Formats: sequence, structure tokens, C-alpha cells
Amino acid sequence: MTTATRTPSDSRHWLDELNPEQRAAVCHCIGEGGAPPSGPLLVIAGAGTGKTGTLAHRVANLVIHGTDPSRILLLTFSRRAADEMGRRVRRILARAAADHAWLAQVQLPWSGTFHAVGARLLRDFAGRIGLDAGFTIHDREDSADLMNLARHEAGLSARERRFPLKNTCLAIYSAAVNARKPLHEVLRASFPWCLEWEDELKRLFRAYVEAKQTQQVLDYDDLLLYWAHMVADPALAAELGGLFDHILVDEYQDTNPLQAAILLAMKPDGRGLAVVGDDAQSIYAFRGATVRNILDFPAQFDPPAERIVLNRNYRSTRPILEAANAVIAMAGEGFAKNLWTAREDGGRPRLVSVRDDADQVGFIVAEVLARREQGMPLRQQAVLFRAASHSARLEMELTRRNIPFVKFGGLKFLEAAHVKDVLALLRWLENPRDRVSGFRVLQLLAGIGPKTAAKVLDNVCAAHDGCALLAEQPVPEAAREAWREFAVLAETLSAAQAPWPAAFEAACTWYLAQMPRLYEDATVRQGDIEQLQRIAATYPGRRAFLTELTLDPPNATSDEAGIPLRDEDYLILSTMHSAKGQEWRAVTVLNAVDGCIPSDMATGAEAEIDEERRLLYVAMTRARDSLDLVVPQRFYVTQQQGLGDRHVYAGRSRFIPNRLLPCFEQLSWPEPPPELRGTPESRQAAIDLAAKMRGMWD
DNA sequence: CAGAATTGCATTTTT
DNA sequence: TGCAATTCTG
Repeated sequence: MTTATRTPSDSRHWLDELNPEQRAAVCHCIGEGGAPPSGPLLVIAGAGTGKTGTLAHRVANLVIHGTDPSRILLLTFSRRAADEMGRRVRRILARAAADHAWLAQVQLPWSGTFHAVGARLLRDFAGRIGLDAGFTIHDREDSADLMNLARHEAGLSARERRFPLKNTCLAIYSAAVNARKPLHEVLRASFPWCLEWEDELKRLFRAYVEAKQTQQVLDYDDLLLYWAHMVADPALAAELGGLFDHILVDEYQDTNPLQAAILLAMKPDGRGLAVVGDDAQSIYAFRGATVRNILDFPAQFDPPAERIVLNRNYRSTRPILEAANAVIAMAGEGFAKNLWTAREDGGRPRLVSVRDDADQVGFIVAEVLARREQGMPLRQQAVLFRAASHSARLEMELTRRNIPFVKFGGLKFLEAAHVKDVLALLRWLENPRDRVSGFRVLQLLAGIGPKTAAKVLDNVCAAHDGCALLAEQPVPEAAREAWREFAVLAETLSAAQAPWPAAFEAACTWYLAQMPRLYEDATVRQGDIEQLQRIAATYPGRRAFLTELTLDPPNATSDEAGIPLRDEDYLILSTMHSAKGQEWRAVTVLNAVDGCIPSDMATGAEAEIDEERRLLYVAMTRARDSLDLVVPQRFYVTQQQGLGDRHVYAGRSRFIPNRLLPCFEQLSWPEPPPELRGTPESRQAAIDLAAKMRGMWD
């Protein structure tokens, strides 16, 4: 089949629905007719400017013009984004090339996050770089546990001056790796209180790396780091780069220097490289992302990358956009963009003053229900907040009033101790050298504690055939019976090709029997295990299950009723971070007060403040028709059930200073009683009283 | 040496 | 508050 016959006659038609800038991005240097693609492309796509659609059209256009879909690498921010992109590409192809039905079946085998693609490449190339293809992947918590192990073994835990805790150590390590900066610089910039431990940290990190290598485990950072080191070798770089004609990167503002280095190594001249992003929405600096990546992208190449700016917003009404623009305009650095919209309908966003947390919840529930009465489904409405814990009260109230909801972000299903237990068991069967997993699993047995577990693990590692000798391990008398049972299970399940998901169910059955001893509330937790079984059944096997679950954890949790069915209606609760790339008709932002946004954890450097500002900008620009920012006057310090009533009087977020107030409609809830609103005279009286109060101090 | 009890401490966002 | 490190007990 020649390229000419694959180019549909009405291709012009489907491109017509794009605006000129979008079309330019879609058609830029696609390497028509089998010609190699040329120059790199940067698309600056403001919020709601049709970024995803543009990217999907570009991919479709590449396919229509003859690019093999398996030679397109599409790097997205999440698995969900990758799936969505695939769907849209197929939809576009179905319409644009109706005469070539097979095009609508196109799969993009190389789409996913940097981490997921990295994992896949590392398994494929394992033999070439001295890695065992059977490596297992540690999530954040596992990595912290291993760091802790190394920390103890290096004798750093019992010091006169307290050594940084495991999470801090891991954060420092991770920051240095992802930003590609020397330890000293990272400490000075972000962890100055740990500077005194520089030498010890270096020693600790060396031990941590060695531990990972002997155990054949990789952490998140390794997936990028090994990839980067792989392409630092010119021959491998050429080979890896040669796998793809086109590399497209979404959300480029949230990539870190390590990821930028990988891209540059794979496509040194930028041919076939296209990145899309919005510097105003860069919100992952805490993970090493830097806005410099996108700002400096064009100049990396000679000639520089072409830059296309999308600034027509298709999402929000004009008043909402104006308010958001006003907020972001006060930021320090960035491409100046003038987002505009043709949507002239709708009122100003509202700034709602409420007395406290309880009233905030009351207001939100009332408004949500009112909008639903007017025909707006719950799923079109979202409540956004800075930290996952901020929604605790709201969740309780929604549960009490029987309003279904799904929460994105915050503590995840996979982080629950009992879920981790089961996964640790599987991971240990997959890779018996994985000490963190083994340590956790063995201590699940009655009568086995840290000492016995460590001894058994030592023996298992010394033996070459993994779990085979398990039954003969020396365990205390009290654990004898339980141990025999466990050894039989482990031996059956670690057999090379234990059937899936039957093997998983056997593991669960064993674990379910342990639960009542381990947890007071075993019954609630058992439901989660069943949920996990349902998830497991959708994967082809153990390795795929473990890898993909670690790299793409299901990121929604809901109330105990379980995740609502797909066709059921439910309200969306989400952290601002998890709201990225989404949109809803009605958006409510919780706790628009100083201390929450910006978080009082992040009020140090100017750069941190700017990031918080962008975060609020992201939240505001999710709204299509209506936007409410709620400002509680009184704010409880204790985040959980307010047993005590310690509270502070918080001010409105500094990102909405007085001069931005004209962008908003201000109101109080509940409405003040009529006698206080009343006539101009009564209002006059109130003002007089205020003057009297002030007069007390003259 | 395992498991319970107690004390001390920190407290965001996530691949 | 709730979690993690430490001490106490059987």
C-alpha cells in the first residue's frame, strides 16, 4: 500500500475543525510520504486550549501519512492520559479515513509514562546492560523501607544528633537523581538543615544503591536513571532512538532534567521530537520537575525548535478566565500568554465567605445538590483542594447524606497496610532476593519477628534456587505449624508458571486467614482484598500485574460502598494535583486561605510560592461554567475530628489580593439574617459600631 | 526474641 | 491527632 492511497481524499475536511495554530502544530514537519521527519516542535498550550485534541490529531495525522504506529513514542503524564489519547486518535482516524477501516483499530504500543516506558525498555535491554530482566520495582514506601534498612546497617540511626528520617533521606536522594545535581547543591538549596550530614548521606546512598543491585530491585528513579545511562552510550542511544520516528511528550512542563536528558540523547538533532506543555501549569517541582525544561527547549537545537502558541481557550467563560489570568499574571517568570475565549456567557466566579469548616461543608453540599436539581449531574461537578486531608469533613458529610463520590489523590488503595502485605507476598515470590518484601511477608506469620525473618532471608539469598529450601528453615517452635503451611503455599506459587489468577487467589486465601490476627478491623479490610482480586484478574500474569500496579496505581478511593459503577452518578473530589488535565462544568475550591493555598509547608522560597500560585491557577482553569472559591474565616488546626477546638483565624489566600476582588462576586454563607442586611440606616449603624471599636484605642 | 505498651514527634502534592 | 521508634513483659 502506498502512502498516496492511505491519504484519504477528505483529509482537508477533518483538519478544518482546528484553529490555525492547532493546525500548524498538527501539520508541522510530519515527514510526508516516507520522508524523514524534520525539525523539533514546541507547543505552548494554555489551559483549555485543546492541547490533548491537538496532540491526538497530530498522532492521527502521522499515521495517515504513513508513520507506523509502533514507531511512535507517546509520553504522557499518566496511564489514564495515554488511554484517553489512544481513544481520541482512533476516533479521529475513524472519521478522517472512513474508507480505511483498519485505521480505526490502530493501537499505540509505545504510549505511557516515562516510568512505564522506561521499565519496558529496561526489561527488553536488560541483557545488554547487565540487569536481570526479572527485576521488581519498589514503590515509594518500599524504597523508604530499604533506605531505612541501609540507614540502620550503616549505624546512622543511633547518633547523638538525630540523623534525617528515612523519608527525608529518600527525598534528598531522589532530588539529586532527578535534578542531576551534586548532593551538596541539593542540600544547600532544599535541605539546608541536613548539610552537616553530607558525608554520612553519601555513604548511605552508596549502601542503598548496592542493596538495590544485590536484590535486583529498581526504584522509580532507577527507571529513568538506568534509561538515561543507557542512552548516554552513543551506540545504544542510536539504537533506542532508531526505534522511533516520532517522540511526542505531553505535559512537558512537568518533566525533570533527567527526562530532558533522555529525550535529547535519543533525538540529538530533535528530528521527530514534539513536546507540548504550559509553563503556567508547572506544579511538580517537588518531584524534580523544572519549568526550565520547557523554557529552554527551543534553544537546545540548531536551528531552534519551532514554537507554536495556543491561546484560544475553549473551556471556560470569560469571567472565569479573566479571574484565572489575573491570578497567574502576578507570577514571576513565564511565557506571557493571553488566553481568550469566545464564551461570553456566565457570571463572575464567586468568593464565598463561610464561618468555619462545618459551614464550608454545608455550603458545598447545598450548592452541589442545587445544581443537580437544575440538571447538572454530579459527575460534572468537582471539589478541589490542596491536601488530601482537607476533604475529610466533606467526605463524612457526603457519606452521611448518602451522596456518592469518588476521591482522586491522597492516600491510595495500594498504600493500605493489608494491600501492601499481599503485594509483598507476590513480589517476594517473583523475586526472592527482594528483602523489603520478604521481610514484610515473613513477619505476617505468628511467632516470626524481625530476627527470624532476617535469618531466613539470609539463607534464601545464599541458596540459588530461591524458595525451594523454605520448609527446612529454622523457625521458633511456636511458629512451626504456621510455617509448614506457608512453605507449601510458597513452593506451589513460586513454581515457574503458576497459573494466573488462580495463584493469586491461593495467596489471598492464605492471607485472609491471617487477617483476623493482624487487624482489629479485618472485615472492612477483607473487602479490599476482594477488590484486589478483581483487579488482578484483568492482568495476564504476575509480572505484568506487579509492574503495572506499581507504576499506575488505581488513584481513586471512594467511600466504603466501593467504587461506584461506571454509569452511576457521583461527585468528584480531587487534590489540585490530580485534577491536572481534567475539566468540569462546576468547580469548587476548598479552603482558599493562606496556609492551605499556599500551603504553609511551602512558604519558604519565592519559587515555592510561585508554584502554589500556579496550582491555584490550575484549579481555577478546570472550571467551564461556574467556579466557587470558599474561604472559611475560622480554621481548625487539628485536621482530623476536631476534638479540641484549637483554631486560627486564617486570611483569604494571598493569591487573591484586594485588587483582584473585582474579578469575583463576593458573598457570605449562610446569608446574614435580614436585620443585618436591611436598610441603609441599619448598615450605617453597623459601621458606626465598628468605628466605636476602633475608637477604644485612640 | 516476639509482641504489647508507651512515649515522642511531625504534619503536601506523586511517578 | 496518628504514626513510628523505643521500652517493657512474658
